[in-house]
Amino acid sequence: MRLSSSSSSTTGFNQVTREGDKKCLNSELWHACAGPLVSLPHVGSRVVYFPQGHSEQVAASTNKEADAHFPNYPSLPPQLICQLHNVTMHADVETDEVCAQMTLQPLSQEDQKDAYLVPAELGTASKQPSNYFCKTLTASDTSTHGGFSVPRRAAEKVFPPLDYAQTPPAQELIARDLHDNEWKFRHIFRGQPKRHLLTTGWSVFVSAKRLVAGDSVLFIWNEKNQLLLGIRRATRPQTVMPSSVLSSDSMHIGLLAAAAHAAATNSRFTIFYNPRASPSEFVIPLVKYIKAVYHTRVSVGMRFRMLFETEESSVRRYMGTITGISDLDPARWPNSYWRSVKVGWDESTAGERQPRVSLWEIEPLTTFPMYPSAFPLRLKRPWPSGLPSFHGLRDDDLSIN
Amino acid sequence: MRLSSSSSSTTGFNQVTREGDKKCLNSELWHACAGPLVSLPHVGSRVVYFPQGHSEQVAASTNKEADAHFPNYPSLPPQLICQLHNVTMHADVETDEVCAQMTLQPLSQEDQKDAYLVPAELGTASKQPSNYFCKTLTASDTSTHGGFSVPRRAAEKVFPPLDYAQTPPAQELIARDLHDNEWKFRHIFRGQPKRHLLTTGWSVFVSAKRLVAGDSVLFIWNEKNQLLLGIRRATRPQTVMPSSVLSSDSMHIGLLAAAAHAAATNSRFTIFYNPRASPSEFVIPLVKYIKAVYHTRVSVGMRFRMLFETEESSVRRYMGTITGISDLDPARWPNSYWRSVKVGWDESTAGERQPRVSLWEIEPLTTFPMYPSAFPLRLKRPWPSGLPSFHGLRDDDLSIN
DNA sequence: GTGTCGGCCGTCTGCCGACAA
DNA sequence: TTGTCGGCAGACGGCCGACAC
Repeated sequence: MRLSSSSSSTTGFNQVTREGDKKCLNSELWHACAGPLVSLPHVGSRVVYFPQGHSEQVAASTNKEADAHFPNYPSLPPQLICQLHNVTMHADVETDEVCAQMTLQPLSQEDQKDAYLVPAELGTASKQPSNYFCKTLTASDTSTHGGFSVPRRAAEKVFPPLDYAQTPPAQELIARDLHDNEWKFRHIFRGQPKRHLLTTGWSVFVSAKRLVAGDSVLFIWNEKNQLLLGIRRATRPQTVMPSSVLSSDSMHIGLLAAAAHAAATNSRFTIFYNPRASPSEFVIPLVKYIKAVYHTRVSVGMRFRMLFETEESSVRRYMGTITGISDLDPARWPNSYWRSVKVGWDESTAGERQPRVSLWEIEPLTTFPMYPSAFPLRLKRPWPSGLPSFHGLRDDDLSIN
Repeated sequence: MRLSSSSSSTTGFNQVTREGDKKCLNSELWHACAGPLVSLPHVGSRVVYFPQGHSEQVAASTNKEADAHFPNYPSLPPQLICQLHNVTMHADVETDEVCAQMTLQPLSQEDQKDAYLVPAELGTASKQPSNYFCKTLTASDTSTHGGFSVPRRAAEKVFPPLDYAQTPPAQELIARDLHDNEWKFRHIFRGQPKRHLLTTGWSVFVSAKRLVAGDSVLFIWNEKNQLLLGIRRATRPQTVMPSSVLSSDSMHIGLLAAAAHAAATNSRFTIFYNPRASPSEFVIPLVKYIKAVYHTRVSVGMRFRMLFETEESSVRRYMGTITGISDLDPARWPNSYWRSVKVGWDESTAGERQPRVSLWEIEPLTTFPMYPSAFPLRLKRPWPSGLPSFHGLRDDDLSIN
């Protein structure tokens, strides 16, 4: 993935706004392309970084698992509490694939203790824009034979109104993509029965973005009365090719060494998060982590729900049962909360869903009130006792609000 | 750069031939695309690896210099003598850009001493194929309006002979690219004056490879009477975009950590060499290194020649004068031979050529016989004495043949 | 010897409503 | 409501020699 323009996050406090040489990606469009489940932590907030999850993303991007022969980084714990200094949204110049660049600074030992005492920094879920639609392209949409058939409700909700006095009603639409490129389309309402179509300009867009049937386009009509245009490619299997800049082994080592060095010196480091390549978010708000790990009771046999994205870019819940709680990789990452929950899924199509999830990804179903709680329910981990409960912090030190 | 097919080197001894799931890239075509100055060390031979040069390649690929805040790797010397276990040629699936993957194993201390005693492993220069031609594409060649105008001598030398009894003489050519894809062209000899043209099939090739005026194509007619077809894109400025898999800092750290770990444990590691992205080769035959460093007398003021590639894929010599000998980066890479020679170039177009080169890249002009020499001339480095002369080896231990 | 052009023909692009799912 | 098709007109692709540098 090669990056073009970039922007700072436009959400959150303590935001670092950078202007000048770099163009700003439209945050709304970025989130729409990333999908409804992707949320970025706020700039200035505290987050938990999982090198293990980062390693999984690199493995997915290089098609190669981390090797067992790697050097050890004893100074690198399985989760690292960090200050999030900067978030920059990017989009691949070739494919429009979105990713986020984050600058993290591991907290010092003293600050880690304080981390549990500060007012909760609530992460807001990525709010999808209201005036938008997303359509999966048909064979006719991508064929050179014709244009793009706009679903009626979508056109009426998202596009500016046509003058229905004209025959046929038509207008020119100008939409901008993630790179702020302008695309012009002729929008016309014709045919028998009547339908909305994009004709002139559509095929140029399809061939420029190399869209094929099965890919999706999304149009947003924002508050500034601008039309935004994004794409989301179908997940085609086996499209990932190894990069030739660095061997995958060196990449894995680099990710670990960079995090370990930053942790040892409390200095900043930079990571890329690829929402549509990574199996899970590996930088999550500290508050979300604490809530899930220390204030939620889970146990084997417990039922839970979890959100997934649908084909139509909306969300639905799948249900399952917790079948176990244990380290995903006891040898390399002991005492890690990353994907520590083994689960079984209710539906038979469960083959597509992970057999292991992290605590903060699921919604346990319980008859008790879950939170806020005056008596926080503590997770009993199945690990041998005597381990430092949380990087040397005693359980009693932990509190929220 | 994303890799597709690959092959083991077809030159050199101790060659590991891998067959089955991986297709073999044609070595002849790979070298033709890489250019006349690129040579790969033999599998099984001993080489010198320069992490500093590797770092330069990564910097060129990520558009970012190595950061000074990196952790130190005291176990990583500026040059590492390695056994070369494997060489695999690759080509980018999107752009056809060539690169080579090498598996290196640092020698143990004992083996390092032996390294200077073994019979010389002479590296052979990359021999360009004899029956080939390379043409830079004109506006007419890449226009949709017509086909490809084949230079007359090239067509007569490289293409199979036409039957000139026909009117006009024509034939179908089938050429294979680096990925072993087949391309068919109609080759015809017509017009007034008569000329060789590729018509039907040419435009498909141009658009598939996304060739533009200024790019080059090369045709090879090999010993097996096969027609091979490669491309070499014009060096367009600012085409390098940062990857989003890993931050450039992490990549730099990864390269250093991987090499340091391999050096400390005498285990294998893997690197990618991108001939057309990297400023210089950073894995060179040990013999070439020893010859240049220990058996060549250079001094400030000395005249030298150095090979460069021309537009037409051939080589020419440029002349210059040595203006200094010193460490390129005394802080991070003290006592490194990497680009230790400061030079001035004779011609005014010297702005394009590096101000620093390595000893083994240049041909010092001297009135003495240079080598072989019964009395090896030793380089007097301007560094403070007392440093280990060569990883703890005494000068007298060194010998060639 | 070869890069670019005008001429010319054929194919494909692309806009239209019909029709059916 | 919308995916695909046949019909049709015009644009562009693509093969040719002319011509000039």
